[in-house]
Amino acid sequence: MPELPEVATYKKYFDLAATGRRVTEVEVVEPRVVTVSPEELQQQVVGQRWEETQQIGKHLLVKLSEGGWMTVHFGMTGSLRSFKDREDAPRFTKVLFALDDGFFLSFRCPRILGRIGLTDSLADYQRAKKLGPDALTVSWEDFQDRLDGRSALIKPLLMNQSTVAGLGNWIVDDILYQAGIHPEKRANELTETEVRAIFDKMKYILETAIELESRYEDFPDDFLVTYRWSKNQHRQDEINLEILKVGGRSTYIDAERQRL
DNA sequence: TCCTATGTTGTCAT
DNA sequence: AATGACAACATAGG
Repeated sequence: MPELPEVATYKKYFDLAATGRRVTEVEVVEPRVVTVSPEELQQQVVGQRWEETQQIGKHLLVKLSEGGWMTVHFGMTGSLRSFKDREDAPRFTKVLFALDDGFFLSFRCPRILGRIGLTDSLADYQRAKKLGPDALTVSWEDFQDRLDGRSALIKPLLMNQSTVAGLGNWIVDDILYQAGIHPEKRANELTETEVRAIFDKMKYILETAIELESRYEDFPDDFLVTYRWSKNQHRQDEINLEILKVGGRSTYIDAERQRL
């Protein structure tokens, strides 16, 4: 369930369950989730140690001991699972890694929209994927520059991974809800105060979600997403919830607080 | 059966 | 170049 905070949670999980181990076997169950041939993935990964992980937005990269990186993108429904016995491989396992500590790591991906691939360097990958700076670490000045002079609608602009990397549909909705800004407002019509509010809420939401390891049911009540998915769905009538389509995606707003 | 879904990428028109 | 509409990818679950 992969926007930036979920990927941060998977990164932590990967570091606990897999970083430092040597890969003894790679089984590609579903070739459509690998961007290289199954043979090339096996050739490049088997026998190597997973040395460290890095994250850029929604992308997880794993350093290989003999050079290069394995890249993981989770699509809409990808996830990782570590387990001890091969026969316990979870449903929807698309790539199965066997490790030298006897455990297995599954890349699960029911909808086959996730991808595992290879790259020589972080910079190469970032360039190839047209990723902007990571949303968690981008500076205020850089963020401001990237919105400057843009006439696009603010929601699709924030969703675009080349603006900043890591924001997805629910997070952008929550940023704009908490900042009190309509998703169809054009970026160049925002005041500096509004842009600053977007920046501050972006950091707050990402940090909070990471801290809570993306357990939506534990999110604070001032998060819109708790009305959308979680424990407070029954409280939907407490705000003026409206559902629109913006940039082709379902968009939740509080019509009182977010006006054009 | 129909609809929606936490994402990305390509085409096409403006 | 920038923008935005739309389809495609593929499948599960309500």
